[in-house]
Amino acid sequence: MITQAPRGVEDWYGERMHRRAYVEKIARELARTYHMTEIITPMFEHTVLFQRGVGETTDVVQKEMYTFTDKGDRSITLKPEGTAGVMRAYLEHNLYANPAPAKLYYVTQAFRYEKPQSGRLRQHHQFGVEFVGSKSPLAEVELISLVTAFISKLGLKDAKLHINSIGCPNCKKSYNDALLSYLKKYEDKLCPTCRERMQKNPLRVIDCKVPECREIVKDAPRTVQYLDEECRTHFEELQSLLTQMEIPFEVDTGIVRGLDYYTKTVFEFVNQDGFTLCGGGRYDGLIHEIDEKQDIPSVGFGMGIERILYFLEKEGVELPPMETPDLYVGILGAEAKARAFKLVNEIRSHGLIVETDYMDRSVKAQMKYANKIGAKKVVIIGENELEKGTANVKDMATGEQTEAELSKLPELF
RNA sequence: GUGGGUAUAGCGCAGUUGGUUAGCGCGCCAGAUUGUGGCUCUGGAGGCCAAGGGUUCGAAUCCCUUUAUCCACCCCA
Repeated sequence: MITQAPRGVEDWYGERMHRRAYVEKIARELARTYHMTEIITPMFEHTVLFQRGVGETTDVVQKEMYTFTDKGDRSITLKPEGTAGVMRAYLEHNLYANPAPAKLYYVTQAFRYEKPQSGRLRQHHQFGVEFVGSKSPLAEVELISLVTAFISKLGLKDAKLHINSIGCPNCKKSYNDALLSYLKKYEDKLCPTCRERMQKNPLRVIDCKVPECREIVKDAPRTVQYLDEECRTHFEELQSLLTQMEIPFEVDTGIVRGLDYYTKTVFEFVNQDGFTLCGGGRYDGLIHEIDEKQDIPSVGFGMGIERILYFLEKEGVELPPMETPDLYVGILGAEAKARAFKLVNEIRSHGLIVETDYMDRSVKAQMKYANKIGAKKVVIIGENELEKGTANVKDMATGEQTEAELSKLPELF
C-alpha cells in the first residue's frame, strides 16, 4: 500500500516526463513571444474563492473539490482550475495599477475528485492564460491564435476550434426565460438530470448527451439568438477577425462550458473523439465576483497537458528524443579512477553530457553499458593511458578510434 | 456518483475440466582466455500469482470482500 500512489494521480519520470517538459517548454516559448509573463499561485486557496469564482452550481464546486480544514480551522481547497487563483493574485497585488492589459500565463497542477478514466485524473496539469483588462474581441483573437500556434508547433493535426457566445447576464436573463418556456413543453421527456438542471442552470441542458434530450434540444432556442446589441456585435466582430486572419473555426451553438463565470465568448479546441484539449472564453464578471469594488473584463483558457500528450502519442507525433551522453569515460583499474573522474568533470564543465563507471565493471561490460545508454563516444582510461599520456576516443556509430593526448582531451569537446 | 472489464517477474503475455519445484518473450546481470559495444550462444538473478477471507485432501485457477487499474456515462482539461 505505501508503495502505491493514491488513486488518480501519477508519477512523471523517464520518457514521458521528457515529453511533458518539452510541451511545457514550447508553451513558455510561445507565451514569451506574445509578451505574456508567468505567474505561479499557491496550490491551495480559501475554499470560498472557488465557490464564488467557479460557481456554486457547478459540478466542480459541488462534488469535485479537495477541501479540508487546516489546523487554524480555515477551510482550504486544492485548486481545481487555474483561473480563480490568478484573478485573486491580480487583485491582491493591484496588478490593475500596471499598464493594461495584464497578460499572464501559468503552468499548474489542478485537483478534482473524480473517478479516473482515459484523459481524466485527480491531479492533472494545465497550461493557461489570463488576459485581463480588455473588452475587445482582439483579446479572444490573441488567445485563440496562441493556442492555434501552439497546436501547430507541436504537430497536432486533429484539433478544431469551436466558438459560441452565451452573452452577458443581461442576455442570459431573456434567454433563460425563452429556454425554460420551451423546455417546459417537453419536461416529462427530459432525463432526470436535465429536469434538475432546469431548476439550477437551464443552460446546461443544451449540452446534454442523452439522445432524447438532444432531440428536444435540437430545436431549443440558442443563446446566440438572444444576444443584446453589444454582445452580438462583439461576437460578430470576433468571427470577422478570425475569418480575416484565416483562422478556421466553427460556430457551435451547443457549447456552453461548465464553469459559471463565462460571459459572451466561449471556445473549445476539440478533436475527432470529442475530447476537449483546451477550453476557454470571456469572463467579464469574474473579477467583480471576487472583489465587488472592481469591475475588469478578462478572457482566458486552460489547456490539459495530459490530453495534449495523449493525442500527440495517438497521432504518432514525434517529439525530440531524450538526450544521450556525448561521452562515456571508461575506467580500468584503481589507479585510473581519480584521473578519469577529473577528466569527466572537465568535459562536463564544457556543457557536455558525460557518463562514467561507478560499478567497477569490466571494460567489456562498460562498453556494453555505454552502448545501451547511447553514448556517442567512448574513451577508456587505464594504466596504459596514464603511462603514455594518450587515449583512444572511439566513435560508437562508426567504430573509428582516434588517439589524443590525455591533457588535451577536454579541448576536443 | 452510475454501469462494465481486468489484476501472474521490471515490461508484454501463457498457464488446459482446481493436481507435484508457476512458464515464455523482451529487459537486467554474468561468461564465451589475456583492455573495447551492437549480432550469436551459454548461464544466472528476479514472482506471498493485487490484498484479505472462504470452499477443498489440494487453489494462480471456484466463491466473497477490499484495493488498484482500464472503458463508458455524468462532467471536464
